[in-house]
Amino acid sequence: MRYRGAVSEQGDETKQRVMDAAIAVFSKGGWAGFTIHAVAKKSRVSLGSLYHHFGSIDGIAAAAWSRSLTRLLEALAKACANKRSARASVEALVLGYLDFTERHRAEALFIHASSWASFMPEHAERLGGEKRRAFMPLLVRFGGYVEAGELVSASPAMLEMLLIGPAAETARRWLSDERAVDLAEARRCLPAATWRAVRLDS
Amino acid sequence: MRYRGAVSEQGDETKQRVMDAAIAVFSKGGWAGFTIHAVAKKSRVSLGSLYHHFGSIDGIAAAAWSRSLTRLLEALAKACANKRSARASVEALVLGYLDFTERHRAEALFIHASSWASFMPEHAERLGGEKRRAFMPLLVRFGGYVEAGELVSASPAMLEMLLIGPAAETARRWLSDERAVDLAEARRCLPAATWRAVRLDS
DNA sequence: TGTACATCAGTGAACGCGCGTTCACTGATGTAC
DNA sequence: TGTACATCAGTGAACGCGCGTTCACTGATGTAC
Repeated sequence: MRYRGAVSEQGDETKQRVMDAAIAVFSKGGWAGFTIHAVAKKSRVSLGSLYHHFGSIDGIAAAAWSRSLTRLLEALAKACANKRSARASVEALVLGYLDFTERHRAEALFIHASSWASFMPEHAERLGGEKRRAFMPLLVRFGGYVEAGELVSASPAMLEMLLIGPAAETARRWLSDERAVDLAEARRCLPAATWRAVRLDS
Repeated sequence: MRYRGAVSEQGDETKQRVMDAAIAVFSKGGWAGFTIHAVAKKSRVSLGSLYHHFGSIDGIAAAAWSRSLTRLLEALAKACANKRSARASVEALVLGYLDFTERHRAEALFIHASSWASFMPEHAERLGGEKRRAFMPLLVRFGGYVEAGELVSASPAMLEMLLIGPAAETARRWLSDERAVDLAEARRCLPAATWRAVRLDS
């Protein structure tokens, strides 16, 4: 009954290996080096097999982007889980973002670098939905704090800008040049600063 | 004595027109549509002339990026000029960032989308220097507020993350989807929130 | 003044490489009956 | 049990288009003397 199931284990393992290779290829050579031939070579999967699983080079990039973003959002949700106060949640979120960036450099890089990549428009609707789904737990948590009067009253989107803005900007800077910003200083400085920006009842 | 001068007026006008065309081409079709043939067609400048002035397609992109970033930084410096207090400067900076994004959408888009473009590595040293020069006035101003004990003590880079992080993230979101974030709400919300994050003496 | 020369802006047909993609194929595994 | 068939994963040589780039050229403007 292999082919009645959603995805065969063999095929899935291949897909994972291809996404890993895609992220590694980009990490090494940027968009200029990101070709389907390079991904095929790195992953040791044939060109035909790549097209069998992903349909196109953009399909590979979209899949790698989607998996990376899901992992980031899951890491953030996990970092906030079990936090009792709004402040602890906010600070854990910021630290979680910085930690993911440093611990999974290549994936974080791929997330940020894909913002205006050519694959985004054609996969926008599907990718947008996946992002929204993975983002739900965080939305619920911080939305709850807003309703409880612990965070400034703002739309979910605006709250997100305040919460991840400084951390995301720091990550971007660090990803493009590790010497440009000190992550250790960011860990000391950003959680408290972000909290000051979003808390209610000063 | 035309050719003894730094740049002829005729040549400079052509270069400006090419940069305008490059930004317009990207704004319309993203990186997928950004080819030297498209820029030649849009600017009505021949391929040979493009190579005469810019050397390569990456040279065109780098020049357009540099000009756009300089304009942004000049707009921010102008927005802060004449502000008397640290708070007024911070809020003007944030509003200035949002205003530039909305008023010069295509240029703002080009700035953000170029972060990991293929032309960045090879032009990094020169572009980095130009960015630093245009950034100086802001560095001096806000560095002065830090020394005066009006803003939190942090490195210039970290202060920059706090000052432009939320506004930059908002801009990015709006540039990729205008419905995703409300710029009017951002104008109401972000200046005060950014001020809360960076002020000293709560 | 005229002649020769230098420099720069600009032209566009042509080239050739690299890229994404195709396609006819094999092999493995499972179903139908 | 055997035979025929279906589905999926995987292969890699080959193709052809589009892209960045080249190059021999013209024209305009200014200098040298």
